[in-house]
Amino acid sequence: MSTPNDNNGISTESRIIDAAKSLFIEKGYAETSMSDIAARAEINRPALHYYFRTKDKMFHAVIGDIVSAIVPRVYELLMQRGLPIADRIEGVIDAYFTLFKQNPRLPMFILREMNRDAGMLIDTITRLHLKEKLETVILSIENEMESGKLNRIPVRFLFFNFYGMLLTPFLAQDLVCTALLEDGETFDQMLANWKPCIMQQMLNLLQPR
Amino acid sequence: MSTPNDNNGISTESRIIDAAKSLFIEKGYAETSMSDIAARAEINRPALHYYFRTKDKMFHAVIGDIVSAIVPRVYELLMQRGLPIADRIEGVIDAYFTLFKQNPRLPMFILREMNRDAGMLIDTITRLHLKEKLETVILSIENEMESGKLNRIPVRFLFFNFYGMLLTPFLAQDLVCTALLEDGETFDQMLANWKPCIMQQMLNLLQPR
DNA sequence: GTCTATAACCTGATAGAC
DNA sequence: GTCTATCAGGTTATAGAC
Repeated sequence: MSTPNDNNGISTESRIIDAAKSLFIEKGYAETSMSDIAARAEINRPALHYYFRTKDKMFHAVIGDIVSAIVPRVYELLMQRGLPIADRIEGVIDAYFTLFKQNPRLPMFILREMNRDAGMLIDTITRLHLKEKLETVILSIENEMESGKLNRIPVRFLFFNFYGMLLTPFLAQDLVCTALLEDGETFDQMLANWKPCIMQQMLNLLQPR
Repeated sequence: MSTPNDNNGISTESRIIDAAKSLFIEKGYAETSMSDIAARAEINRPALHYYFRTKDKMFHAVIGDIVSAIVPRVYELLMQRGLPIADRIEGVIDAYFTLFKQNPRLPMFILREMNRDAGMLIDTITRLHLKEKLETVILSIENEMESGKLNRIPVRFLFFNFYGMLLTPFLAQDLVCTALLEDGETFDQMLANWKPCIMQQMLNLLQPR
């Protein structure tokens, strides 16, 4: 028993999603055409419309794929309550760095499409039933603040700090590589030096004095 | 003596640039059509092509307008060498906040178009002869680090920290307003609370211990 | 399930009248 | 300088044969 329409053991549908994902991430929704996707999936344009009737449905399939790969992973890493906060943060940074090194334009993609369609991210999270996981994380952090294990600071400011520092090098990657690296330094080497700086700043905010 | 082709005392050309600027910032290069610009400037599409022969030239006029309004201003604020570093940073934050409150989508616009056209920002800075100003700022900061007035830290990490914290609330403004504000809190009130957090983190990095 | 053919539309851009 | 008319090309999407 095999998946419908096999081609080298990979179903046509997942081949299309992979093609669409890489193109949307690379060029964005507006500058990716259904023809581009069909070409990369090695399929004809009308056949593409058979699988995903509109460009919009195609996009939502892709964004669902991405979000469901990130949110549960971050949830697990942050909720390992035995570990000290520094280790949990380091785990999350490592996970994001691994993901973004493989997909350098993923941060820009998510931001761009969030700005094109305001409800996009929240709608997707709701659709995939991941809202509860996020709320659990927030409550858990706030509990540790109440109990004095963490310093009190509004959670949204934690987010701004963390995601600001995490995403900025990737969002400005082209600029970084052409103008902000030291002689002979690679982007990955820079990231390795940047990581302890993120951790230091987060601990400044979180560790009780 | 009046500007050519007056219409309510505003030259057609500057009316076109204003229309194009607001549309590009709002929707981005790809999703803005020359028809959109012509409509907002209250002019016909062919007449628009008369003033700016291609969409690309239109875009470069707009981006030049924006960059030349930001870079010299930041330069002046940062180079007031009599002032302590905290006051200079506060001045820059205030200037950016004022600008971004008037144009909430400007940060997203610059990032998006930097990712569409890697050399865009550097080319514009070079074209407007603003490169020297930026290099002067960097050298000045590095000098204060050498002399021990500031803590030693790679300038690119200062950039990541500062622009990460400065831009993140605006880049995610829709998400912030729908999910991250406290009850009854406005975006501007949140920003006012966020500012001291930016300053604290910058001083953590810069002030010698 | 996948194709050919085509519809209906929008895009950036130009030529040429006024 | 600003218009009308028009072009060539690309877009999403559908109808219908196989």
